[in-house]
Amino acid sequence: MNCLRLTQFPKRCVSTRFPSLDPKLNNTKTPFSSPNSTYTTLNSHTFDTPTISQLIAKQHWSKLKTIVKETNPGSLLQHLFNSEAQPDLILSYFKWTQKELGAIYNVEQFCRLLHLLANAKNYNKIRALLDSFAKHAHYSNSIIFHSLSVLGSWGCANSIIVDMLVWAYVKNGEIDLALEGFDRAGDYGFRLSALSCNPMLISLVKEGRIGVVESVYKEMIRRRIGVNVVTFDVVINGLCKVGKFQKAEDVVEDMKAWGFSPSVITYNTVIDGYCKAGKMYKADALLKEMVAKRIHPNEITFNILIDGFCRDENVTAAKKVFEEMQRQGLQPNVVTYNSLINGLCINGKLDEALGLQDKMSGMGLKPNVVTYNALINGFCKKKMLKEAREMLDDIGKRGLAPNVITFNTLIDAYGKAGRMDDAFSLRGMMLDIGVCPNVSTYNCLIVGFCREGNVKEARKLAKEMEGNGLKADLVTYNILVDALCKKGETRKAVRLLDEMFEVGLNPSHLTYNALIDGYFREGNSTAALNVRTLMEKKGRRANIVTYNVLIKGFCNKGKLEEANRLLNEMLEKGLIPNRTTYEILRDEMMEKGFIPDVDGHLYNVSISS
DNA sequence: CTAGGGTTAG
Repeated sequence: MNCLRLTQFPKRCVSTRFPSLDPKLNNTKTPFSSPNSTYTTLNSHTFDTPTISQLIAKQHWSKLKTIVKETNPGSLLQHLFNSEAQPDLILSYFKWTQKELGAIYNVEQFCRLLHLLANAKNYNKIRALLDSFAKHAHYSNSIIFHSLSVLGSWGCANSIIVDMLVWAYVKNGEIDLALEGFDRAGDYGFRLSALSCNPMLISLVKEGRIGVVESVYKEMIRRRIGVNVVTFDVVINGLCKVGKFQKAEDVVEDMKAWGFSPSVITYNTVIDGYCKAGKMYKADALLKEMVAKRIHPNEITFNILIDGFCRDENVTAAKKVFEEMQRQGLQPNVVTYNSLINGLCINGKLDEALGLQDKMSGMGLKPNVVTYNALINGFCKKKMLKEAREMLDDIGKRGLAPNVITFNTLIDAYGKAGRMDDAFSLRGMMLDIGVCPNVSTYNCLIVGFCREGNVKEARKLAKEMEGNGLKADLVTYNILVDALCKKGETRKAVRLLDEMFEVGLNPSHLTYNALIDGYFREGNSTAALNVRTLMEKKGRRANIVTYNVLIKGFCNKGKLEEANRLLNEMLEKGLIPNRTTYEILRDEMMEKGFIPDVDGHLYNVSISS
């Protein structure tokens, strides 16, 4: 139950969180504050360094406490710096006073400690210190970089520190702070390494921020940061995930120019990209290419291909790949079976999928929650909700735990069946057993309400979701926009479009297409065309569905010349009309007494003649 | 350090 609320904390506010570059910060008299103590500064106090060092080394904290109480943590730290005590001991003291006395040090003291550790080559300690720093980030990058550069740099201490700082930000999910550090490192001339940049790239790819990946990559090359195979593979992966295959191939060329050969990982990455983009012929060509280059496909290569063929509705080909991998002496693993089982399920071959589940068990491979989720989805698609629901209980009996995807699949199925009560009781169940609903869970519920035309309830649910700290995503908006447009409330949908821009979401084809369709339904073709202009202005080029919606809109208005002009336009752009295009036009043409030809090029001829 | 499987719009 409370898991939802964990995400409710307000986003940290950068502008108020960081201390300013106040000159007072440099004053040793105000470097710390301790809520429970009333330390006074006694600069004249003299310390016996060897004794203090010993106390720290032997962890005699209580004795140390009495000494610190005579002065304050900051003065003593300063003293330790000046007396060139061992960096390790200063660090121990630093951490102890922070933890036990609530001491807060200024950025100069923090950086000086980092410097001492760097010069002692105590890199693990720096890493750990920065890791805990990144969790709270009390100082901005701006003042850290400034302090480090004021301290000067012996060797490459600053570069190493900054490298580890960026790494620490990434590790703690602070990608934007990491990026800012990356930029500043360039400004200050600190040299970063692949050890921090690669994890940063990996996180950016995971977040889908591929534009940023591209610019960071270019900058890494420009700054001559020691890139490695991982750098290239990660960038290639990011580009493939968003379908930028030409750019991905360019990076493959870059990698060769840097003396690295594409590996099985590189090939798998690109092959997967093509598979997910539905370009199996490309995937196939690359498979042949890698074999010709004596780069042996591994289990993952075959798993990728099996999944790809299944998505391409070519289960026969997928099965052939499954056989082929075994001929090559590679053992199918759980992922292999899951891919094939899922492929069979989404292609309606549930019985075969269940048979394969038995077979994998027979081979000593235990079905996992992914296997069950695929099968539950298979049952749901066949509207066998009872069986799907029973399989949820099965998961528990097998000693496995259903996860958020298990529940989302079932909730969606109930919603599509008009059984919103059952959908909500499943949400209750997941809360009871500690599975956190995510945005997709809400989307499934929201789409359920929309299906029965209850956009009001759907929007209430979206509000509730935001109250639980979950942000509406692109899918949420698309569901609502589409529902409003279909209800004839396109104006309201446009307001949601504005909201998307406000919250920084990039509307997809679906968003615009729904709006164009909505305006056409209301007979407002001018507004529909304005949406089209807007989408192109925002960098979304009309796709096949856009053209279908436009053509349908004009056909319904009886403006066949306009529809025909759009048809020619889509052909000129290399977009191939699909079945829907054909169906939209066929009705119109039949009405006008035209007999359609099966030839795809038919539509080049003038309809209105 | 990097590649593969399961849910939501259509």
